[in-house]
Amino acid sequence: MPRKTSPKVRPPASSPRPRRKAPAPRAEQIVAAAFEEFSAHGFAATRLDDVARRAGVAKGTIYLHFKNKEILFQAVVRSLIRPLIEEFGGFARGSEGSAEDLLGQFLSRMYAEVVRSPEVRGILRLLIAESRNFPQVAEIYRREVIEPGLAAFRLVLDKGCASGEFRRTRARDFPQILIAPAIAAVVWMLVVGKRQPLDLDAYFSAHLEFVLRGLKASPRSPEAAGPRSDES
Amino acid sequence: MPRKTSPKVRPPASSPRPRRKAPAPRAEQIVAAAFEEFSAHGFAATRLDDVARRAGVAKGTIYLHFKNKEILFQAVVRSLIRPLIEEFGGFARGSEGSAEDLLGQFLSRMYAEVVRSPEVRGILRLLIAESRNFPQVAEIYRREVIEPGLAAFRLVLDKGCASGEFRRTRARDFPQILIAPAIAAVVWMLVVGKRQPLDLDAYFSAHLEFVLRGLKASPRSPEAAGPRSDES
Amino acid sequence: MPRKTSPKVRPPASSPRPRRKAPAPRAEQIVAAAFEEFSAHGFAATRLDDVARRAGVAKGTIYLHFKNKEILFQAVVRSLIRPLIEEFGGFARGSEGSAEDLLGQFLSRMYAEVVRSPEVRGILRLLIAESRNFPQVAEIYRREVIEPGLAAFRLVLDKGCASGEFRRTRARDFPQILIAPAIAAVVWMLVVGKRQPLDLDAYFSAHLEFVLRGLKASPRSPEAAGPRSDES
Amino acid sequence: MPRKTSPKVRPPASSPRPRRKAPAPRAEQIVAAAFEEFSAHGFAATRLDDVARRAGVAKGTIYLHFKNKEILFQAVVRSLIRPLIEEFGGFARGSEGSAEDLLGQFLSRMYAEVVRSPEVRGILRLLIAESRNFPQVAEIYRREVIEPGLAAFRLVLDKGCASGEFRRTRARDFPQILIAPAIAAVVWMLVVGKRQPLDLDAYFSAHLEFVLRGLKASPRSPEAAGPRSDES
DNA sequence: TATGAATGAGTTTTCATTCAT
DNA sequence: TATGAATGAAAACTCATTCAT
Repeated sequence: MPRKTSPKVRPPASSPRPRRKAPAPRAEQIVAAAFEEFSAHGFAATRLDDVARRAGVAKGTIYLHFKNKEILFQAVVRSLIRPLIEEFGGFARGSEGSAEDLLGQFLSRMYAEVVRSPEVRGILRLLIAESRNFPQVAEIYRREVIEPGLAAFRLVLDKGCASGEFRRTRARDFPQILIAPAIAAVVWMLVVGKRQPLDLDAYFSAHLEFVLRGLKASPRSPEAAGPRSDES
Repeated sequence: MPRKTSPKVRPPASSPRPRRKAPAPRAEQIVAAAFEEFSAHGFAATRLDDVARRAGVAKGTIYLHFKNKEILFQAVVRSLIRPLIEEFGGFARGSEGSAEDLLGQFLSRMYAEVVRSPEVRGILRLLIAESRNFPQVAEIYRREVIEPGLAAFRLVLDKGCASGEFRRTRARDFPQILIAPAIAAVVWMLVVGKRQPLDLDAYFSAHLEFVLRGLKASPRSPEAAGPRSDES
Repeated sequence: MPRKTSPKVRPPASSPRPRRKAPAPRAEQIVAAAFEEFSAHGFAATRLDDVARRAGVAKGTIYLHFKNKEILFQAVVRSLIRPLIEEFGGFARGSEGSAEDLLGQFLSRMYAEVVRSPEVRGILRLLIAESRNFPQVAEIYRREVIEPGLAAFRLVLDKGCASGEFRRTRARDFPQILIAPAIAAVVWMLVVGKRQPLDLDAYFSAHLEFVLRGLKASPRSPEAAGPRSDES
Repeated sequence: MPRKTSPKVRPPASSPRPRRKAPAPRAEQIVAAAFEEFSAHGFAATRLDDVARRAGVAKGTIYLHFKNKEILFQAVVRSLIRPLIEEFGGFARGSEGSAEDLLGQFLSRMYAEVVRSPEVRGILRLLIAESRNFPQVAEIYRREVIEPGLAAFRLVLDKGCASGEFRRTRARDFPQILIAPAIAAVVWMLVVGKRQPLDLDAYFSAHLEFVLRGLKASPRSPEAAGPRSDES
């Protein structure tokens, strides 16, 4: 629960400073509104007029905080990538438990924080749609989210192999393959989700089952997980 | 252009024009050019000026063939969906061989015709980017490509289960899960492929290995593939 | 009467070509209208809306011919500099007559073509006002108009000195000094001409008288103009 | 306390502020900054934002001292005209010396205070550029600077004619003609001075020589023009 | 007085669409 | 059919001016 600490913890309120830090509250409103619009219509089809209206500010105010539409767009994507960075960039910590448990946790969080989050799906839509027009943004995403995430996932796989829980597979080199069903779910929801919703609980469970079945060493051949390759 | 000039198109021979019906050759040029532009920049950011230039026609000419930009867009997407429909909608035929072979063929064609095709990746980008703005188009795609494709894939799975090659898994209800790595590969290529290309041969092989490992019944426990479900 | 030829003179109309050459007639309209506006209000205060209205075209039409306001401005100044270039760049020809005659002709034409021309005064206002913002334009003007003009004027002075008509003065190095009254007249007209018009005939005559008096060698001492310089 | 020295000077003594009247020090900063900007970019292209930054005050502060941009502009021009008024409006005093000396002084001061002063050149640029948009300002300038200046200059000419130093010329009616080279020098510096600087010492000397040669009467006083008389 | 964030009317610029040829 | 200049509505962007603090 990486939520902000409970609101009651704030100082007694006797303090004469009504808003203490408030890191550019207007800019945040604008970014939030812009995200809605961008993710609904894409970069080019979004009107800053609408962004302003949604943010409850005048059109000119946007330009007070962001040089132009493109800079605003980048600010939006960056601000939304940040939680993902924290989520997956720092996954290494939960090293307790069996590899299977870890893998389940990883995927479970992936569904909770990515697949089930309309916001994150929106970012992904933007990234896919605009990566050609904004390669810098795609590059940030790759470096800050994808690579750390894949590395963390690879760690889990290696741990499982080392402990004998998992057998070695080529998928170790392409962890994407094990995560792919989550990506596919996002794509599905983005493209046809409105018409044909996905039962995410069942889908997740099928995903997990399949991944584990593909990974787990056969109980009867414990030696399979040893240095000997069980791949022909 | 992997269009197959249908052999039945015998020209009337009386007419000096070899092309019989030739649905507006100019229109096809325009659609081809429009696809390039749309898939590079998205719907809103595409200028008909550029489409016209690329097609080698005047701007006004576009309007002789397409009522407006939106109609042109739909024509583009439809024209590009057609090969996919033929590819996956009618996959049922190749029913020869073991289920494993069929599955391999299916995935193999998926990589050849979808993942490796810049054009098809372009359509997918468009679908993901514009599905909110053009739900009709997404719906056509769903009905004509996705559903038939999934149905065909399900057939293969069922055949494998029936023959005892595969065991029953929850993935039967979500064939997406088995295809997902191909989808994920497309997304990868769209977003970060320029910076970090994917070794598609190795990826495909890992994908196939993983799917088969997850599906195949253990040779030692033939009963696993029986009517009895080994999944709770 | 350099007016457009009387409307009745138009060809018999039997010719099937209504407008033959018409070198971008719209662009010329626009440049003409833009000149009016720019010279009345300066670059920044001119609205392209007004230019369009004055030219009788739609606002977008301007952008069909000129990339943006700045390019239009440069086109305006260049198009208006051209007649000046022809006028003063090629002054060398009128080499007939005494140096005094030539000088009189030069100045006379300067008044007729520059001082008395509201258009040219307008250009000068623009050049002075905007030379800091558009140094390229000022540079063209310097190279194509000022330098050739000064060179031509210097030729006249040298001819007069060689023939003994004029004596050598330091003004030979600064022909500007002899032309200056015309420049000052333009400035006068630009700044206070509305309130206090200048009697240009009398002014010109005083200018000419003064220049000749300053230049002409004393009739009694013809040797003064000889090879012996009385200027240090 | 027999007598109170000048009644207005006595400071309240209670206030520790030494500056007596100090007409809004902030306003002066603003006017100074505004002059820089106006003279660099003209009225319309000047941003009050830049003026404020240059003056080291907040944008709103400008409005505490000047109703709006136009009023500020007029304040700028007026404040800069004042020194000119004092300079040329009151030139009559220096009536000592020969007319030639006076004329030399006049021109010399003109070069020192006008031609060589970037600030004054800046005002002239503004006057020329904006006189159409701000006729009141041009009118003030005409009344307060030009007319008194010309009158003073005329006085010198008349004095020279009366004493027999100068002969009468038509230039008496257009003293502008004799001052014109200084005006032309300013224009030169404004338009092409960056690319092609003017040797002001030599230019001034040529100017003075030419004016004197045109003015001085010499038939009867051969000694007037140096050792040898080349004037008839 | 002083501040500077916010405003919104006013401009520039773009581009889908039309239409005379 | 084909052209491409012209259009004008719509969008991005600017900046003088205001106002709560």
